[in-house]
Amino acid sequence: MRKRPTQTRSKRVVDNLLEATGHVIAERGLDQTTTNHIAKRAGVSVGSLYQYFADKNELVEALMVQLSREMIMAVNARLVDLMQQDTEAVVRGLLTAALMAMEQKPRLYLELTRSWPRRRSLAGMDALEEHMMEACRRYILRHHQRLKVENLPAALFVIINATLFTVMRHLSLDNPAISREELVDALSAMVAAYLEGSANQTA
Amino acid sequence: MRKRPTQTRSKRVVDNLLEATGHVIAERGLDQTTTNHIAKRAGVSVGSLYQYFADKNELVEALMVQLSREMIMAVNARLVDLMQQDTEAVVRGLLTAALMAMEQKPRLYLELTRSWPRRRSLAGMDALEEHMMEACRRYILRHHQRLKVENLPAALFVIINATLFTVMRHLSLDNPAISREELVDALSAMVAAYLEGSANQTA
Amino acid sequence: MRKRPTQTRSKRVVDNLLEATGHVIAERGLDQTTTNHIAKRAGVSVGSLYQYFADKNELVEALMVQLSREMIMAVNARLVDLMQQDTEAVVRGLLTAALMAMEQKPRLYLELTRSWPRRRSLAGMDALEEHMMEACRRYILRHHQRLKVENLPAALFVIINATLFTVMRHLSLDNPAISREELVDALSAMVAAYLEGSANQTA
Amino acid sequence: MRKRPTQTRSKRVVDNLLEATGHVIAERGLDQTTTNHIAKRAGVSVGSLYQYFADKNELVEALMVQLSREMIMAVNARLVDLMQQDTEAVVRGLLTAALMAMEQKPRLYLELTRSWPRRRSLAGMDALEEHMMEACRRYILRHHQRLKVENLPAALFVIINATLFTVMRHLSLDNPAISREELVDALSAMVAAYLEGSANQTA
DNA sequence: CATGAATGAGAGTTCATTCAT
DNA sequence: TATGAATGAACTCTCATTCAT
Repeated sequence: MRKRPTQTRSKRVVDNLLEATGHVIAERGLDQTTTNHIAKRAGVSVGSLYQYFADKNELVEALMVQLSREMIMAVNARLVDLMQQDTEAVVRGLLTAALMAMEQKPRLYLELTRSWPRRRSLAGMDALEEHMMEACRRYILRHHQRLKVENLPAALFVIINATLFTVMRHLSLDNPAISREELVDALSAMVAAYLEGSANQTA
Repeated sequence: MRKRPTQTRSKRVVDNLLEATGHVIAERGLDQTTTNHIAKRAGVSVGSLYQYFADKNELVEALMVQLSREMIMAVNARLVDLMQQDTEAVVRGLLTAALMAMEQKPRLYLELTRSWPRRRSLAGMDALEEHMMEACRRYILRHHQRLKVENLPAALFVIINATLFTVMRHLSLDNPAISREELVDALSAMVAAYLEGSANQTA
Repeated sequence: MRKRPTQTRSKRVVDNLLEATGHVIAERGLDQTTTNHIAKRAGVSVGSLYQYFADKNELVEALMVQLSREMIMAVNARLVDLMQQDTEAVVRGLLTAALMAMEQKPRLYLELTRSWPRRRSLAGMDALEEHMMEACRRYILRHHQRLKVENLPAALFVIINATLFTVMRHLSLDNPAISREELVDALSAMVAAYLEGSANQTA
Repeated sequence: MRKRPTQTRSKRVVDNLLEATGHVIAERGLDQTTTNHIAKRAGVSVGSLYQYFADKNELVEALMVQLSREMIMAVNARLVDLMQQDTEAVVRGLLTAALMAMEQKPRLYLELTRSWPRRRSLAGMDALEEHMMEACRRYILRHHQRLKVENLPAALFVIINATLFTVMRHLSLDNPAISREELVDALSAMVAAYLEGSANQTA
């Protein structure tokens, strides 16, 4: 980002642009989204867009950072309660929180998800991943007596990616074979079995 | 595809084009891949490209179909032996087979993976997914006494997507936090725990 | 034309090509007609097409020559009878003959007419024009006592072009304001008035 | 047209583009005229061309509308005086006006004329035709006592098309057999004989 | 700072024509 | 001679980015 928008006005323009970016992507898909569309939707000139964002990519990434922040907050809000509960409840809780956040702007998340892996940088999505990984790590360490995980980094990598991507894949399907509830149930069961079943194996 | 390449020459050109497509995508990424790049790399003219493929998209899809066929064959070759073994061995075996197939052309798979969810049609990748799902289903049904799965469709969806996407995500990382072996170990353990742990839970 | 198709086979190929050209133009319009379409329709290879015609243009012109020959013959067949009759009957007879010839292949004439003036060379159409002019000239000279034309070349030019182009314009309209009969009536009346009225004026 | 060129600058660019279009068509013929040629000639980028015109076709049509407006104005300027005069003078006057307008840009009119019937839309040329038809209609109705026309629509169709196309045909010839004056004389005589001779016939 | 007209490289695609087989 | 796969220059149109106002 070229500037720190400290002033009120700049802040408003940046917010408009981010919101416009979200809307246009949701409406037309990332590939059909042009900087001119975004500027028009935001009620600003293209020139202004380039005043605040070095290029189109930076704008999209800023949006993704914003979205991931929202997701992180949505997850955080649930986290305190969940830390006490059993594995399945935790996974279910986190997934539900994430899915609910996404369903505020389903088309936007769908389109971003579709073009996500293509982007070199995953922008804020790294942060989200990192954040959820950290939450997981804390949970596992706190319950280390019950959950014996042999290779913690590997387990975290697998759990986070498996859940996030499976959810996104489900989100991107037009006619998913299973419902959202079935998805959450199955994922929670799998992760719980993994973490608690591992304990059984070592025991 | 406009023509069935029955003759030797046509076949060779089509093969050249598919191979060139793979190389160029691997080198430049799908977005930076142009039909002219592909034609030049294949040692043919753009015109020839359009003699065999109606448009750029059809060419890319043909490549994906080819790759998924290779993957399916790689998986099939292992399948007979694996059907007898325990869950972890099966998952490990399939993942290893898939990963080995992918590591022949790692950059290509990486780039295709990155642009995958953006494509409306997943071309042959559907077939791959379907094929692996079918293999899983057969395995679970054959061992239904040991593996009690409550919601088979949901379990299949979660297992297939979780493993495939986690593998692809790992593939797409420049400096993955965990090694390939750790990835396979963790995924196999998770799926095994899920399928066998479920049995324990109901028991 | 590259070759004189004296042999039976060559003649047949050339005829096929000309007929194919007519069909394809009638079906797709001249602009959408490609040499490959024509060759395929004729059941020959493009290469053969270029064996007999130097380029696409020459092929189209050969077709126009053929068509104009047909038109000339259609006109000639009527000419002997008409030479005796009055001006209006002559014009009406010639126009009817021409229109009937055109209505054998209405779409072809329509499309050719539409793209006619664009072509540098009018190919056989010159011949048709010349032929009709000649017929007119003979008629006028034969009836020179009744028809006193001041400037014969100018009169011929105007009569021929006015009738031919007005007919073609009518042919090219999707919903002409007047019927074919009304068109022929009006044109005949106009030419007759011109030729005979001139006589009256000088008289 | 994408934008209304209200501002001075836009107006100038649009005018440049239209003028350039005219020049390039006059120089190269419509078929050999490309958007890049036009843009270069206009001293703007192709991008600018597409800022003001949705596509090449729209640009050409805008030019034709402009030309037809000029022609209509040229005709109108003469119309008031002519309404009082006899048929031959009217036709002569209108044709002269039209020819003089065309001879400002003879090559342009020639090329446009050549490609005219091919275009599905005749753009402003319909308006011109309509306008001249209307002028004719008014003249005939005003002088209905002298000019008894049996089928007014047919007469109008024939008169307008015969004169316009014959003039254009003459314009398109490299070495016309008759001079411009001879052409105007003959056409005027023909139309006058038609309109006034008809009266004689019925009388 | 804001504007938005202007830019122009580059994309996908077509098709008249050639020439090795 | 016949073939038709191969050619590649040329076309229309897009859009991220710039810069004069």
